[in-house]
Amino acid sequence: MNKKLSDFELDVMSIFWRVNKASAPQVHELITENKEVSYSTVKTIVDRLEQKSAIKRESLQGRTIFYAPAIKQESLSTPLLKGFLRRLFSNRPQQLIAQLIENEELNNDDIEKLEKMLAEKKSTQRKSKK
Amino acid sequence: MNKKLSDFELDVMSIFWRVNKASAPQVHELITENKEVSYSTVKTIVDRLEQKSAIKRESLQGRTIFYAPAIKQESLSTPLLKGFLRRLFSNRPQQLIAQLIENEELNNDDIEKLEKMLAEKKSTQRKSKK
DNA sequence: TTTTTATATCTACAAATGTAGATTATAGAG
DNA sequence: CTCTATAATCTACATTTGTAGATATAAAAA
Repeated sequence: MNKKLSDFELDVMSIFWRVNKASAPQVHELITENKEVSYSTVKTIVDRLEQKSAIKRESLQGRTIFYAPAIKQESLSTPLLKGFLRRLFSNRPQQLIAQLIENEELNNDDIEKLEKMLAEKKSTQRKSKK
Repeated sequence: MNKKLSDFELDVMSIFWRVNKASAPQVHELITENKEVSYSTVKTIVDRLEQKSAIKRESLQGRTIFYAPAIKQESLSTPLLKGFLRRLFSNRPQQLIAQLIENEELNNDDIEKLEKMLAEKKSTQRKSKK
């Protein structure tokens, strides 16, 4: 992958990550559930994502092109999370996590998984004298 | 505050949030610890932040202008976190938190605070049958 | 086979962004 | 009081981004 992706491009990527394979008309359909944009606009973004090698042509049906992600979500989210944490949370992961716990939905399974991870981290750190 | 802030603008805001009050030369000094940009460039960003009412003139020393944040970090981070979560974590806070726990540093105090918050959330949800 | 319609392709453009040189002005040094 | 260095102001520009109309074209419908 070459370059940074814009917000709109990431919106479209998030659709590809969700449905895995989609044509531009389908992406348009999904996008317009949230905001009204013309087909042309969406297709331009899809083209740019292909240019940037974030998606690739996967198959054809008639002359309709189906695309699929060419990069994994984590390969973008991991570096971007660093920047986000720095710019908006002064590099304090604790603050960011706290805000998520307060404002976002977590079911009990999620919570228990996270509790396990925290406990694990604590003991690891004790061992390594962190 | 009027408009969205760009990445570079957020970089500069993060400095203001950290030091609270700074002149353009000082911001330049701090920014160049990480990347080389000319004073002009930094001053342009500072001007744009003032235009966008994200910072305001706070005092003068000679003809040096000191600026201070005009918006709180949370007032930006809260809405931006929503978008970030949606675009890069498919709206799954659990994933985002997990990644932070795995990759970022948390001291034991942080961890214990978070554990408390999680426990609290779990019991609240039990009560409200979530 | 002709018509219609759905897609793709092409072109365009204003606004935002990252970047910085040139110019002006003034506070502080001497 | 004059000079100088530093900071502000002004101007500029290539690139990216969001946005979409116009046009071509092929598949599907009639």
